[in-house]
Amino acid sequence: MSYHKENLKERLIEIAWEICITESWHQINMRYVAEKAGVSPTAFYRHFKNKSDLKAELIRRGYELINEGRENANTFSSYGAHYIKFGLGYPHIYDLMFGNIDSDMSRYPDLETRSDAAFNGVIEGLKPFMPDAAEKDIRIKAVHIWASVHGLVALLRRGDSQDSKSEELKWIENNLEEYLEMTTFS
Amino acid sequence: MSYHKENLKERLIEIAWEICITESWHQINMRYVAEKAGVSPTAFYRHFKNKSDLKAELIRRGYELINEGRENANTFSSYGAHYIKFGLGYPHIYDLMFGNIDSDMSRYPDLETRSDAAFNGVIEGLKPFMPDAAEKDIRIKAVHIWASVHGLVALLRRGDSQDSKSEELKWIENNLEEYLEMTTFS
DNA sequence: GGAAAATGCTTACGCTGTAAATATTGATTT
DNA sequence: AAATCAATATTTACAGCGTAAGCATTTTCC
Repeated sequence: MSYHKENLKERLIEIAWEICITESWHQINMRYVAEKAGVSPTAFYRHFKNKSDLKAELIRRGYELINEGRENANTFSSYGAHYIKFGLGYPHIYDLMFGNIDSDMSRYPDLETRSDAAFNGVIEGLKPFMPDAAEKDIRIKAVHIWASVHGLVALLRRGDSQDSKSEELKWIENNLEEYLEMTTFS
Repeated sequence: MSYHKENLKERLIEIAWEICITESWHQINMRYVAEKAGVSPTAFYRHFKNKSDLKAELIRRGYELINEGRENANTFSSYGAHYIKFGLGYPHIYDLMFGNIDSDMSRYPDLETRSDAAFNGVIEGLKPFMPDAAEKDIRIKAVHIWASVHGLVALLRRGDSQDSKSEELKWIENNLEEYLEMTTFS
């Protein structure tokens, strides 16, 4: 067992990410992460200024996943569906990205840039469908779609946490693209 | 200064509520609440089992406010607008109600009941507009409206935390009812 | 008026984030 | 190759927080 770990920073991010797949950020503690990495409780602080720094890294990863999804989507609805699936598949990462904006996150301006980029992806994706519309109307439509998608994630997750999910939520979850076309492209 | 405080429980809830108007739940600590109430740090525990119990009380209050808004709304859009204004006016309470569903909240089943009641309010409000529609379609529409409203709150709040808010977000915020009719009743 | 219940206070503990000092290793220079 | 310096890890320690336990005071009820 070596004293120096190779690429401990990446390892810590990876471990935190994995924990966040099943548990929420607030239940993560540095000692547990350190233990999983096989290092002392404070080795972490050689690579991160503080816990928020680690959170910022997870958020960056989240945006990368979403952006990949957009690049691979060949229809607008499939981008939306991918987005929703991300929210359902990585709910705790999603919370970090779009949930309560902790005030300490304002120290990472690049995160906001990434968020804006994702939103602009919606606008660009919309344009082919609204070739004659004014910029403002496109942007308002984009707001609506964005809002619907995020709200739907919240609803589907709420359903998950209950024992029974309503029929229409089940249907929506299994037919995301259809639902998106029904509602947002009406 | 009396040893016994009259109605300390209500006082603690009130103090926590007021703190949550400007600060998020996670920055609240019991010692500070106790100090504001002029009691010892642990007097709290004579009235609440734990911190989550206090959170549950705040959430109940939140639902009461929302329900009042629904009772006073005379159009469907005005209910939606009220809902959104609640989210913007009490963002941290809103987070407790609709944000990351902390697992410890599952111990308060009445909260879920209240949430369901609010959702049913949407369905009932919708029915007059869709007299001939099937129940399932009404419910899917309700999901969409609910999702849009919650997502919009998230977007408007995000705008607030940035220094500049886009033109269309400003317009939407100032014309909530119009926006709702444009988007969800199309 | 005395006992019991309710409510308050004091003390204390364990968990967590993280600062500070120290040790070890790897890289660079001589 | 030896010496030095930077990077990285460890140990120790502390402060903030939730809250349990035990004791003190007040209120309630017979």
